[in-house]
Amino acid sequence: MRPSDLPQVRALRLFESMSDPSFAALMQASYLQTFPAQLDLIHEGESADFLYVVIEGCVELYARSNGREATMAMAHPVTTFILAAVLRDAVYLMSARTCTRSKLLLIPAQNVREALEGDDGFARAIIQELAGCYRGVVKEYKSLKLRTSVEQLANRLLRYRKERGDADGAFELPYDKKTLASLLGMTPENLSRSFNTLKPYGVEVNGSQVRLTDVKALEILAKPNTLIDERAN
Amino acid sequence: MRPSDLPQVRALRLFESMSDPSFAALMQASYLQTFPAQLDLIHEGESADFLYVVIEGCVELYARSNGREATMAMAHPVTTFILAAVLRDAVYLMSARTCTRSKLLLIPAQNVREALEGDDGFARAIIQELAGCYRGVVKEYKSLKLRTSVEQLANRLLRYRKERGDADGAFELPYDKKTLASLLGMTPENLSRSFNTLKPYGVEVNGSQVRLTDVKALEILAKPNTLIDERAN
DNA sequence: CGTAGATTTGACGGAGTTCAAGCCTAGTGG
DNA sequence: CCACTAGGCTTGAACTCCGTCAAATCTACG
Repeated sequence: MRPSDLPQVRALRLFESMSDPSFAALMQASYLQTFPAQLDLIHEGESADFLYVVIEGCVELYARSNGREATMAMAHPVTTFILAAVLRDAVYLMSARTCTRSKLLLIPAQNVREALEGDDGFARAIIQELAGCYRGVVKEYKSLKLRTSVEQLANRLLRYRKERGDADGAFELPYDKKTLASLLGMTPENLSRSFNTLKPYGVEVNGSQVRLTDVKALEILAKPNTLIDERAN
Repeated sequence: MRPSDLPQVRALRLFESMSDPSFAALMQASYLQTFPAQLDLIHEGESADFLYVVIEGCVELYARSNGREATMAMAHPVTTFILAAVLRDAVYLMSARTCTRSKLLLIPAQNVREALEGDDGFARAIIQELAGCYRGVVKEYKSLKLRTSVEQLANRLLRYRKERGDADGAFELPYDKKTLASLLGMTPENLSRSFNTLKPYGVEVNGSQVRLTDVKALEILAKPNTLIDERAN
């Protein structure tokens, strides 16, 4: 990989407390590669050969069973994915494909595990990262179990507005509606109907542009919950 | 806590690679206590003061939002629960109550974090434990997103039969049906109807006694999936 | 301007919830 | 030993939500 890409990787919370030699050794064995959109990266059931880090672009994590497919999560810069499989030397539980053209760092799983043995700072950083991922899934799981589709969509819109809304509070949907639907656990048709349901609550949709004109009303419907919707914690 | 209880705690994978002094210090500060059934232990949103270990009995982890309540998981001997909150020094994402009279070990969160700093063996054991918990939730999440209620129940029954079925393959449901329903993400009424739906597939239910007389047929319906239903991985 | 793909809409059916009533069982008290 | 009652479980009916299929519409891009 190119030396010019190292600093941004080094700055990741996961790597910042790592010793210089460990980091150098790890990067020595890694690949930084750009993939086109819609490319299958890994499949559930395969053994975990690499730890992935999203440097640029966006990766969809999805799974199949009982003849169905569902989006499990979206990985954005700068995060890792499938860390747990690598640490346990197990098979992937999810598949992954790029959404857009994406720059990814591939770190051989064996090297990650070796670095873990030799570098206690890295081990502690891994614990924090893992615990954070764990809590992330628990939140998704809670949301799915405790909210209706419309509530999930409403909360998701409120979150997007907070994270990336402009001065007016308008924002663009980060994925196409088909993907958003799958992420929220519904069909594209149902997502479309859910947007309609939310129209009386000040949700204006135009293609991928969204504007919330009555956040108060939407919040009453959505009942946002710190223990589900906050990125921190 | 009583010295006679130490060995079984020490034998936990989480603690076995810990140094003797670290373990002694940790236990020194801990409490081993027996709680009656249906007792609330912790509430979501509270700061994580203790790491819990189920020594005997059974603990239900549940969550509330949008005016609803759902069972998230059941903790059995011998497992920890709410480890991630303790490690991140964050608030609990789930509440917990005992199902039956239960013997629990309470380890002060601060001591866990200190032990982590000083004991690398413990840090590595934590990584494995956390990664395992993480993969556990992902499996639950997949199951909920990819399966219908009936399929979930069918797979759950197949799992119980494998785990605790007697010579005939008969077994007892581990929780009352209301709890089982909530765990599977459905109402008690719907669980009852799902059992009826499964009758033609050889599922005989008598109170809490279950016998599967046609595992092949049930498997065709359930489509069990190694990447969801296997305890290992 | 035309086409492919994405999105929306309509119609329908199936799955799941709610509410209400009935049943069954275990523990209680006579 | 036998009612009796409370709670858990089941059943029925009505309704809502959501998925499926098919068709219409929209949109981006060549």
